[in-house]
This record gives sequence, C-alpha cells and structure tokens, in this order.
Amino acid sequence: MSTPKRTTVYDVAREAGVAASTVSRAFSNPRRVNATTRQHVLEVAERLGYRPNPLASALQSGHTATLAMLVPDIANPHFFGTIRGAERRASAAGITFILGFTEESADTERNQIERLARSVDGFVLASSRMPEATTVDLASEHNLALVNREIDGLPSAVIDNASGSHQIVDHLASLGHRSLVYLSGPHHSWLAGQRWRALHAGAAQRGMGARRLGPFPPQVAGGGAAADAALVSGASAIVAHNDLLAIGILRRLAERGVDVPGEISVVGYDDIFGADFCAPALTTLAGPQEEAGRAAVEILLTKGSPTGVQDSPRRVVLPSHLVIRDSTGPAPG
Amino acid sequence: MSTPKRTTVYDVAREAGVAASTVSRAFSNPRRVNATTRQHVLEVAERLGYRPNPLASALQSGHTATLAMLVPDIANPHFFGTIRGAERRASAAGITFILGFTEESADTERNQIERLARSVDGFVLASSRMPEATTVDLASEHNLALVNREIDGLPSAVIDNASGSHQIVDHLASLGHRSLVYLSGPHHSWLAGQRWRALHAGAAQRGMGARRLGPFPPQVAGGGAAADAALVSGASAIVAHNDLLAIGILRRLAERGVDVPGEISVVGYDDIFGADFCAPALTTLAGPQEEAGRAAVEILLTKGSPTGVQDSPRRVVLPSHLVIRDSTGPAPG
DNA sequence: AAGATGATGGCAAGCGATTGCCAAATGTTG
DNA sequence: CAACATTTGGCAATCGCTTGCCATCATCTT
Repeated sequence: MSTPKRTTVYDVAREAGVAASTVSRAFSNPRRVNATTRQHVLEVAERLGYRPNPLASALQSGHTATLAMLVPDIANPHFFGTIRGAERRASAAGITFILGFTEESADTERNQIERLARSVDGFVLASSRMPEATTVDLASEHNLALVNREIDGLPSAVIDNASGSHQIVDHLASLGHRSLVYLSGPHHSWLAGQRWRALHAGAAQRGMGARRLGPFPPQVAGGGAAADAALVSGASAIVAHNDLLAIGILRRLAERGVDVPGEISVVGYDDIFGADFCAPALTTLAGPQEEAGRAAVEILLTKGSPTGVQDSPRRVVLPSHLVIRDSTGPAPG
Repeated sequence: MSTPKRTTVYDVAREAGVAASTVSRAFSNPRRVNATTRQHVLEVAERLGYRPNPLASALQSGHTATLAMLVPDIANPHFFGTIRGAERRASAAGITFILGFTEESADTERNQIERLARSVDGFVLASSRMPEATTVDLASEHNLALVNREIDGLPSAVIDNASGSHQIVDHLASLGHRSLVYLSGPHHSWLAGQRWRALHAGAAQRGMGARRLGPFPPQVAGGGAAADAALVSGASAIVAHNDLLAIGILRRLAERGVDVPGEISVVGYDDIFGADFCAPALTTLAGPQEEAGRAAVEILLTKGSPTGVQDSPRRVVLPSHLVIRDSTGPAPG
C-alpha cells in the first residue's frame, strides 16, 4: 500500500556503475553482456531487491509474458483438468495465467478476447462457442490455440472423440445392445457434432440403431428431461453428451425407478470428478484433459518463438479411453 | 499476428482535432472534459477502432485494473463457487482476473504474490496456507483480501464455520449421538482449527464426546485411512474436514460393509459438487461460496477508492446452513 | 464593469523498461 | 603489425497513456 519507490533499472545501473541498458540486458538478453558484468549486475540487483516491472517491459517489447484461457463455465468440472494443465505449463514457463469465463456465450468470448488482447501474448480457447468464421477472423489478429475444437488452419489440442465414440459403440454392442440414443449437447457445439457423427457412423457399421435427441443443457439439471425423452425412445442404451448430463439422467432414472444398468445402460463423456462415485458409478469416456491444456499452452509458447516457424498449424490429438463402471450392462431381454 | 499499427490516443487526437490529453481524459476522467467534446472524441475513437492500451495506462497511473486470486488447488471443487463469484464481480467491474494455483504450498503462494505484485492491484487469497506473520508482512506491501481465513487487521470474507459446526453438533445430538470424531484436515489449516474448536465447544455444551483424529489429506484419497481410524474410535458420528474427505470416507465404509447412516453417520463441510449424488447423499455444511468470492473482490475494489477510507479492515462473515441428506441418521442402539 | 471563480483544453514531463545504432575495446588473421 | 571482425557497453529514442500545471475563456458577484 505504501509506495516506497520501487527500485528501477536506473537504480541498479547507478549502483553497479553501468548503464541502464546493460542492466536490462543482464536480465532479458544474457548473451548480449559479458558474463562477469552480468554477474555483478545481478548481484547488485539482488541486493537492492530489484524486480523488473513487467508492464514497462511489455509496453516496449510488445511481449507480455502472459496468456489467457477462456472457458465457458467453471462450474463444469470437465474443465478442471484442462485449466490445471494449462496453468501448470504456463507457470513453469514463468508466464502469467489469466482465466476468463465466457458464460457459454460467443459474444462474451469475443469481447473478452478484444478486451484482453493488448495484455496477453495469446489465448487458449477451451470448447469455444464461437462460430468458425468469427474464430478464423480473430485468429488473424490474435494468437489462438483451441482445446476440444478443431478449425481448419488453426492450432488445436483435442481429445479423440471419434475413436472414443467408437469405443462406446463397441462396448455397447458387445453387451448386446441393438440401439442407442444420443442425448445431445448444444447444437452449435462442435463437440456435440463430433460425438454424434462418430456414434452414428459406428452404430451404422455394427448394424445398431442410433438416434439423436436434444439439445439438452449439458448440466445435471438437464438430465430430467433428457432421461424422460430417452425412455420414450425405447433404446436400451443412452449416450449422454457429457457426464454432467449423464449424472442428471442417472438421477432421474433412479427417481422413476428404472434400473441401471438392468433396464437401460448409460454412458457419459469426460470422466469428470464425481463420475466414479455417483450411483451407479458411470461408464464414461476418459481422456488426458490436463495434457490437452498443457499442449495448447505449448503451442502458444512455441508459436511465438523463432525456431517455431510454423508452416502449418499444430494439431494435437490425444487418445481417449473408455472407463467401464457400473452404469452399463447387458442389454435387457 | 500481423501488426497493423494499433491506433493510439494521438491518432484519435489528431482526427478529432484535440490534444492527446483530452482523449485520455475523455476515457478515464469524463468529468474533466466538456460533455460535447467528449462525445465527439468518443465517436472518433469508435470510428477509428481505438482501444486504450491497458499496459501503457497502468505503467503511468499505477493502476492495473487487474487482480489476482490465489487458490491452493483447482482440483478441489470447493473453490469453484468462490472463484466464480470473484471472477463475476471482477468482470462486472471491468477488471481483469488472474487465477493462480499455489499447489497447497505457502512458498508458492508467496512467490506468486511477489511475481504478480506489479501487474495487479490486489490479491484475493483463498484458504491461504501462509503463516499469519508472513501474511501480515505481505499485507503491508500489497493489497490483500482473505477468503476463509481470518487474520487480525486484514480484511476477509469467511463462511461462518463456528455457527455451522454448532449446527452439526445440534443435528447429531438431536439424532441421539453421544460422541463424534472429527477427522481433521491439515493441522496448519486455519479452517481445520476453527472447525475443531467449534465442534469441540459445541459437543462439550451438549455433553457429547468429541475427539479429533488426523491430519488427513483433505482429498477423496484421504478417506480410506480416515474411515478406518474413525471406526476404531468407536464414535457413532464422523465429521470430516471437508466433503472430499467425507466422500472418500463414505466410499471406504461402503467397501468395509459399514452401513451409513445405520451404523455410523457422516457429515462433511462445503456442500461441493457431488455431495448430493454420492451414495448415500452427504449431509454437509453449505454456505454461499460464490458470495464469499464476490465479497472479497468487493473489498479490494472499495479499498482503493477514495470513499472507502478504511479505519478498520472489512470483515464479512457469511451465514452457513446445514444441508441434511442421507448420510446422517439416528444413533445406533 | 472589474475582479473572482470555475470549467476546459493543451503542453510536456514522466512511468520503467527495451533496443537500434554507434564506438571503444578486444581478438583474429595473413 | 595493419586490417578486419567480434564483443561489449552506452546513448537516446521509444512504447502509449496519464497528469500536474498553466493559459483561456465564459460565467458570476457585487
């Protein structure tokens, strides 16, 4: 609170008997200054308790050593892993991590980007809700990396939902299910599209029926309506857009006295916190969320670097695997 | 990525036929410039797509319009509400929100503060792990607000654990329990101390026995050892340091075939995501977490303002209430 | 009508670093 | 040993905005 006149490069310079530029270089461009000089400067700086002012540095250099991650909603545990992975990677690189929530709105997302643009070196967009065109547009002005969303020409880190969805179909098929119903998330959600396409294709291959219902809000609260709709559909297996929805469904089914997995099986996506202790424990598609966050930051980090002359944007696809718990079982009958 | 020479105050000034200072004031100090002039400047700015550079602004003014929140670990759902409340409040005030994780370490926490000091106007410390002295020390240099931690002379927002703990004791007493065991979180945790003290006092008042065991890691994984220890203690009711631990305990008890709440009752703290759908659903102390986050930011916001001349630091205590679910029942026998 | 008051706008000096360019010192080479 | 290349350090401009101070000018006051 008190402002005891922070020490600056000039203070250090005077004390060390060199120019301010040398002090600056001692910190940010070591090879540009003699090793012994540097050592001396560093010692003086240490003694004076000097800390470079990141703002001043950023203003001149244009690099903020900061990046922002935009997430639709923190209440969705699905994002924990990703957030944490991203934060860890950033932190390890000495980079400040800004977290913003977009409230599931494309507009908010866009505004956040515009607002933060000057303060950060890049953005990690997790499950971005923005339309493709808007995103491509923004990408020409800003440094973006997507998580769980792919757009031509933009770098991204995604968990393999296609393979995952096939794993789900295989699992259900092997249990004798002849039809499944996919309870979809938001229709403009890229993930929802991916998942449905793969489920549909997989089901077709195996001669299973597949229907899609929805959209449903991808939250626990959405499970009520979703479960009821699924029951009417007559399918013996429910694939929910995500675990939140799946848990809501499980709940509603329990309320209605429907036995899971006796009468109907339920599968989710994400393997969120809680998926293992809900009742019954949820069979769900797990993936290295943390890794995805880390990868996205990695992309941002290397992108700016001189070595990383990117001809084509990096795309990382991470393997997913099905975690089988108690919510799936043999088809009834 | 291309840098099309961002428009500056000077560009706007030239175009609007005023001085740069006027442009600046039109944005940051409206009352200092004539209303019509201002309107004109704003229009020109709009037309030119001008966006003030927050870094430049911060460098000169010393105000960054940014604040940081430090949280021990994002994997703990307990913090969601608080984070979200803080972010919302900050966002509403047009303030950039930085989120940092401290990995449950006091050192990391301190380092983060030092590192971010120049880039933010203040810190929200959630469940800070730092010793009191260190914190007081830091508070003389930085703008701090605590969440779920109280320290003399520092502003804070906490959820009323004392009253909450009494509610727990009352509830258990009314079910006929004669003794409880508190499975403690980290011993240096302020919250753990608070909770135990209140439980102990409450139990004494009602002639109940109360013992403390632990510390246990306040995570689901800590529940195994905790449950076993609790069983040995012979108490008919377990009060876990938090819901994470409680859920772990529930799990272990189920494994061991102990009936909850038939043989033993379990209570947690926080009412985290999942507390309502674990089996059995957890009786737990709920509180307005989001409100706590909001309040902490509020404190930071008003602190700097001229109106908010603080004689004594603000302390907000938010009411808690017990949510009774299925993990508590009449004492056996 | 003259001096006092307040509202407005401009000037210019910073904020604290970075960095292009130059010069001196040092090292290399034939 | 001269000519040239490399290191190393300093100068000073610059990033974009804020703000103290001063000059005007319109508005009051008596």
